Amino acid sequence: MILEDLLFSFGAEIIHYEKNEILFREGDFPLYYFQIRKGSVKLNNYDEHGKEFIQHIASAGESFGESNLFIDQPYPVNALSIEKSIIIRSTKSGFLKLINTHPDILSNINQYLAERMYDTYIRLYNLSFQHSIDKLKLFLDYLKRPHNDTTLYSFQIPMTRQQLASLTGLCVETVIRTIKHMEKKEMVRIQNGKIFY
DNA sequence: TCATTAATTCGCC
DNA sequence: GGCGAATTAATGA
Repeated sequence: MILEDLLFSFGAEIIHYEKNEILFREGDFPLYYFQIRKGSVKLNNYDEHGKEFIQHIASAGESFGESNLFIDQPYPVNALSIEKSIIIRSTKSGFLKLINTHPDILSNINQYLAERMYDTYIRLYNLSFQHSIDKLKLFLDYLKRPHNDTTLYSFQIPMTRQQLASLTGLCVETVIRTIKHMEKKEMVRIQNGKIFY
């Protein structure tokens, strides 16, 4: 993430989005750098039947779409706000000018992209798992990793079963059945429908 | 508070 | 595992 004032001095602007607004579409040519001040944005695709696959959910403080500014390729994903959000948006030229005059920023971006790539490897490996229980367990581990407390049931999954399904490639019913099964095995706890891991 | 929409769950194939 | 319907939760007027 880049200091907001620095972005503003290179012409960035603030944009407010309501829930479910499209920031860009798959196939669009990348024109901006995006950074989230408040809210969250999902990067997704839809398969031929319209089933959603979520590649990533970016939250406050995170940037997205920046890797496409370094390559001459259209976006491979859609970006949609999943809640009311405030986004800092810089044009591609403003962003490139910024990193040219502030090369130190590049190492931050590098670090961030490296972390994202690390996540991508884990998620990709995860998708190859055969059984839904293994898929969900590894995915929950992945979610809990940044959480400082590793105690059992200390982490409330901050997303809906629908979202879990779209993130793991499973269908909602399978997520519901598997989570219940995991509860029987004392791998998770369910309280008021909320999942604790 | 009531109506609408989204999410969850259940029964069945 | 996935469809359709029933139930429940969330959202908004």
